[in-house]
Amino acid sequence: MAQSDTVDRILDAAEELFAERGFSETSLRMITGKAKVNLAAVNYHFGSKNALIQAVFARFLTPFSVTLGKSFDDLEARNAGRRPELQDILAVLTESAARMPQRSDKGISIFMRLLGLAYTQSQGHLRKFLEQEYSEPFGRFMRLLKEATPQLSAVDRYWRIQFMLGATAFTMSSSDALRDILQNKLGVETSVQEIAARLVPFLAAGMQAEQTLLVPGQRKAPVA
Amino acid sequence: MAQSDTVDRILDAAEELFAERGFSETSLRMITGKAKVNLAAVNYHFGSKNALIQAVFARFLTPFSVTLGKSFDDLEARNAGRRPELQDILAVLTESAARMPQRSDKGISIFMRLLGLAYTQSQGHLRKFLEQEYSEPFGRFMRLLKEATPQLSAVDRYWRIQFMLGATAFTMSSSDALRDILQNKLGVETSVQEIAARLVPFLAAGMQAEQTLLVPGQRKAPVA
DNA sequence: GTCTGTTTGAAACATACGTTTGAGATCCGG
DNA sequence: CCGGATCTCAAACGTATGTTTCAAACAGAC
Repeated sequence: MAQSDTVDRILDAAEELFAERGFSETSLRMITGKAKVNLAAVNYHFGSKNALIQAVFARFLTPFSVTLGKSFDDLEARNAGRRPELQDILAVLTESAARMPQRSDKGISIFMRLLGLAYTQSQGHLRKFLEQEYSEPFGRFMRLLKEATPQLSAVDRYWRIQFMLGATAFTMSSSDALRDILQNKLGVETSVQEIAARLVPFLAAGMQAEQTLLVPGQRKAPVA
Repeated sequence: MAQSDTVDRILDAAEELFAERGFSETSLRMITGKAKVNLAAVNYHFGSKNALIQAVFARFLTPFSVTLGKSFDDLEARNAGRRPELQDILAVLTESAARMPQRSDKGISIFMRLLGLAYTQSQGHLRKFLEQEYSEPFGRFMRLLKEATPQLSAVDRYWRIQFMLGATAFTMSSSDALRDILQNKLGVETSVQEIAARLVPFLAAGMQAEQTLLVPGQRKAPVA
């Protein structure tokens, strides 16, 4: 083995186990066992379990944000001043994901699951880390989204972005689907891209639904 | 105190703590501490922590599924043979939630968060429990959904239901949103209903988006 | 009041966790 | 071939967890 591949073996095992079981349900002993590495290696190389979690994200997210930045450049160059269509903005995300150099055939599905977990589990510390560390592409995406949906109120747009994120993260994170994907090892990329292809029209249509009408005082009477 | 209210105190505390912190991040000592109850009481009354979790769900979900059944009856009576509109089917869910007898002012928001967690955390055992225990209203909802979207292929419908579930569960399980909701103590119920009111048009529009066109061989070339 | 079944209480149990330790192995430039 | 830095290893540490134990308190029936 070239250099210390212990670090990568730990990251590979951690990534997979975190995706399968969640963060706090995955112990360092499971990780080091799967990675065939000594238990102390995690604390030696990463410092703590939390730092390991962040490293797992950084390994994927840092190159991805570079790729995403280029894709945004392309999009804006293509449209040359005109505001981009919503569908195109969403497609940029899936295309960037597809463009990413894949580390394994599991590909991006594992990572989507992790992103979803980061937003539901882990009482905020990981979420804060991600939003601080990758605020640049995140903010750029938000700005594009705002330009593409000028008819929406800020509140509606905020919530609908939440809905989009939820549909995406949850679908990708469905452990059953993940298991299916992992089982038929071939055609994994196309499966994920197929899901993405189905997801984009759904999200775009939801995003462009008519502005929500709130009836303030509406309250149902209790059942007799 | 009338009879053994220990059980209810445990359930109340557990419900709130689970919603705030997740299941495995909440210890029995936190629960019994908040409930001002002896530690052993949980194992005495419920048997195990997992059984406690299921009891928390059952306390809410059992009456809810009754209410939901009535709401479905109403819907079908109202439409008298004609197939119900998609928006109406989705609205039945939120209306049933609003109709529920509220146990406290926190109301249904806590429970929505729990449902979201049940589908993202807890490696399947809770999800299986819920789907088995409440398969009747679940199946009825699916059947109505199928009738309301005859234009969709089975595959598209399957995925879009996943998307809807994801958007809902994720949004409801977002802990920051919950904190915001809990912070402004007044108007909690309306807040959750407001989210639901914004969610329904989004979901309905996404569900009724044009059938997905799959271009089979499409594959992006890697970046140079 | 006394007895019987139910519920509570403080303490202990066994286990699993993240982390630390210190000695040994391994590597690589000199 | 040596010597200092880097890395691995088995073992232990301290703490937290879910669960169990068993005696004490309590309840209602007779």
